[in-house]
Amino acid sequence: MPDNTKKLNDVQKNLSRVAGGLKPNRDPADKRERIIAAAERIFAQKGYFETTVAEIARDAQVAEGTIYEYFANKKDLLYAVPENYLADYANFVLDHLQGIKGALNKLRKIIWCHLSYFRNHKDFTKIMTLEIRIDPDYYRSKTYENLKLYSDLIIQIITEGIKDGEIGPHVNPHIIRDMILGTIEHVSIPWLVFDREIPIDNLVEDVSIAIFIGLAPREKVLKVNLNGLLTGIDVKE
Amino acid sequence: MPDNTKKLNDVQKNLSRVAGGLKPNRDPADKRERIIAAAERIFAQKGYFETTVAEIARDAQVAEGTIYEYFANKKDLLYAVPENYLADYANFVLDHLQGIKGALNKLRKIIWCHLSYFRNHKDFTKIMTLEIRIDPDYYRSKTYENLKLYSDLIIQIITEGIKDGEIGPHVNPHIIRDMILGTIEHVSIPWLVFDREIPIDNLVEDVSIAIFIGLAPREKVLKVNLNGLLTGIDVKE
Amino acid sequence: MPDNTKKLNDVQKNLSRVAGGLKPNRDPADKRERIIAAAERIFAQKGYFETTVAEIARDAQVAEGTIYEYFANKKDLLYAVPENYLADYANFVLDHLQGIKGALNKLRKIIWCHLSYFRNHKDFTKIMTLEIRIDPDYYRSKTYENLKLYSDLIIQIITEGIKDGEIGPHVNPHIIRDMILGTIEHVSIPWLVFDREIPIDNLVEDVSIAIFIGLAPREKVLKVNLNGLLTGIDVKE
Amino acid sequence: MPDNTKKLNDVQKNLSRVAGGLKPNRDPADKRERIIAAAERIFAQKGYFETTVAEIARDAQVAEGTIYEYFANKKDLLYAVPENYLADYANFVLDHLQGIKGALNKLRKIIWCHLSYFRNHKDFTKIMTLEIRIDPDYYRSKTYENLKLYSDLIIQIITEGIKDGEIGPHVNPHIIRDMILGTIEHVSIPWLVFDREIPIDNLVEDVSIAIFIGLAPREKVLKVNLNGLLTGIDVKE
DNA sequence: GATGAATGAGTTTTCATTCAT
DNA sequence: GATGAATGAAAACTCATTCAT
Repeated sequence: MPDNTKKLNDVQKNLSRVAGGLKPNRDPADKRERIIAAAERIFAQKGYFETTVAEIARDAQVAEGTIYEYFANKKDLLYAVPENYLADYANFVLDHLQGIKGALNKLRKIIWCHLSYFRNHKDFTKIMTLEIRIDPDYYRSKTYENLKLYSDLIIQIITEGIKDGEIGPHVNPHIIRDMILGTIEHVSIPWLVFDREIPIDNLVEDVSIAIFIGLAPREKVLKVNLNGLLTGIDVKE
Repeated sequence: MPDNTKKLNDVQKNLSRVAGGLKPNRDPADKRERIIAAAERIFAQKGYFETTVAEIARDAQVAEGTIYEYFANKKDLLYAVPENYLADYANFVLDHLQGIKGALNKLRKIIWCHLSYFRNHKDFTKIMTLEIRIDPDYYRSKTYENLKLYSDLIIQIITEGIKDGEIGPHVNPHIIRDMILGTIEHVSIPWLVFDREIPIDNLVEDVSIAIFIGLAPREKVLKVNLNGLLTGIDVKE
Repeated sequence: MPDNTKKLNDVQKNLSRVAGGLKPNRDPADKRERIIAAAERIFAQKGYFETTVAEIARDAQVAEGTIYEYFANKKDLLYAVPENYLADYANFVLDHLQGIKGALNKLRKIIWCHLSYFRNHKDFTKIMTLEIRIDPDYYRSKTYENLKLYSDLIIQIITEGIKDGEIGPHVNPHIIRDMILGTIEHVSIPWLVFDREIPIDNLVEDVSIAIFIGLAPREKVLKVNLNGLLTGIDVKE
Repeated sequence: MPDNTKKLNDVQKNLSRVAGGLKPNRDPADKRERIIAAAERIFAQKGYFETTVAEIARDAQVAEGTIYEYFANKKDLLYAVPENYLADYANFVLDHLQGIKGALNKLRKIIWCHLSYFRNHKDFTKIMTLEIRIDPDYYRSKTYENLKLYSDLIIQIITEGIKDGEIGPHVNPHIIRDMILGTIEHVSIPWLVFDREIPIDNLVEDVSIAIFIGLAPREKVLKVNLNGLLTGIDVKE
């Protein structure tokens, strides 16, 4: 087993562990879940600071005090929201990555997963992007560590691609990861803020092309098939 | 004068107008400026919601009421912080762009300007990235309009590059802009949060390469000089 | 059943409904009542605007926040003060009116009730006269509607008196009502402001005479033409 | 000269002194007058406590500090508003009373003066009725003393009427005065609050009749015993 | 006299959290 | 575990008044 594959497998194992912690379907009879679901809705809608615990309690149909049975304080409740999702997302990505060969193909799939999951879980995404990410505490939280596993997976795939010759050897994997995640995020913000619908499929294409071939004049050098998949590179004669 | 140059000039004219509004000397005797300076420091340090107006007043050495002589409310004060900077930054970029030819060279310079300005104005950057950008009101503010001019400048340069054949014709300029800004932002976040020092020069290189040539195996296709500038494209024999 | 009696009964029915809403025992253990009682005392003493919510809280021996559990804001608390009293007063008047025959006798009783209740509830009276009545919002409040029922009762009695021939036919019932209420109020103001004790019994007499026979020399006969203009005075034989 | 006439003259002399202090036409160039005029407008419109000194300054087109050159504080400014008016009103009444004979005719004229002046000076009336009268300080103020002179004039006229046999001998002049002023005030309040227009002429009639002959059936004869108790009613043949 | 920027004490109101039941 | 009434410590904002110019 080649070295890089082993490493990738390690990352995947960790991600799997996260995925394993997933409570797949929220039981609405479970108070804890009801509270988290309400928190997600309202935090996403009004922002952390402008949401009151009373509102969440009302929405969850529990007493205010009950919230403090399950969560030490308001911020803990905020951090509880992504927990389930991160496990679920890890699962989702690992599932979709199955059977895909090639670093670029995997990255393309990850871009699709990312945008697709965002689109289908706007409240979660809003909370991650607009509330949690701006909190310094986040970067010491377990949530961040779990997200780090995902980020490491991307880096592993890039490293694997470099080893396989599919990706240029002098590329800095961390920068590429930042490029992938940063681009997705930057593209996403307007529709997070304005609740716009976006055409995922076109976006995956555009983002993938941009990331894979950068600004290089494509028609001169790169062969791209109809699906936008890089199939080869030619001198445009 | 070619069409695209004219358009670029239009954008530059708008940016210049913003730059013209700059109050260059932040005179510490000027109360308004003292208040803004204090706000910048504390908002950056503790976040908007966890900063009290009293704290800012103390730091600015004015009475609490004085703040309300100059700003209608706390949020107005928040938005006053970037105002000066945006004008200053516009100036900075336009100055550095002088005499540079070629879309890629201009973009590289913009990446440098961006990272460099961020590094030298961390508090401003933190406030923009972590506080203002997540506020829906921002997207209707004058601050946003000013930043839009900058964003438009990037798009103009990309469009110009496409016209000149320096950039592939099928690239979506908006995505590229998102890629540039998103990558820079994503790269920046750790040192915004952890106050880490970073080697700008290496970063400009890495980011530029990532953006310009994407993941394509360079040694096979692209000729890049030592500065990372794309000088030609060959079939790697 | 004669028509006017029926109308009077209607008014009485409405007044009774108000009276039915009365919370008769102002249990001092009940926080809401304690707050209202404190508000009554302090609003009466210092006026609405010069009373602070903190003062009321202190006096009621509750936390400031507790007040906002029961009342939406300071003004709501002000309006809560007369609510109980109006119901109580309605009860009081209806009770005392029982068995009395004749419009003038009823009006005399009402004058007595009014002055007597005022004397026994000075704080309430001060708040009604000096605080609430000057607020335009009052005239759209439920408090006003309840008071209107009382005012209507007076008009009904006057109308009834006219029908029965006990009261002159060309009298304007609304003016008479204003005369009754206005006189009482004007007489009351000095002892509201200066906390003077007054001899209710003499006052009821004096006010009743003034209202019933005006300035006419008693035992004389007034000649009044159809327009109500005084045309002459005869010595009654 | 009869005794009562002498007393009346004394009262008139005092009132005249007040009237003499009148500054008859406000010079808009005079800052003091401009400030008072602005205060009158805004106090009437929004109430004392909800008016800010800054607003008055703006309306008067003077600096905030200038107000404190002329008035010790906000409340002093409030009390300055009626000062001019009371002198003017005293003048107005004394003028209109000239040549009128008979207590009832004089009272009727005073009722007319009162209502008429109120109608033509709504802002002043609002301030007197809704702001000043509820303030305990008022009853120790010079404003109150001046108004007292007016009130005394009414009592003098009533006393004179009793002496002349035009008014019943057992009437309490203070009560009658309260009846006159109270009725007018009670009638006025709705149009003060709602800015309604009212038909003064009809009102003077109605109020005069109500006050002069009370509830007695006109063209009937009231039998009243020495205590003023109504003992019977005769149809005047 | 006139100004208006500066003040800071004071007010209402909010809300996370607690705790007796 | 569950409740929700009670808390009281803030916090934003206001405004009468002052005073240096």
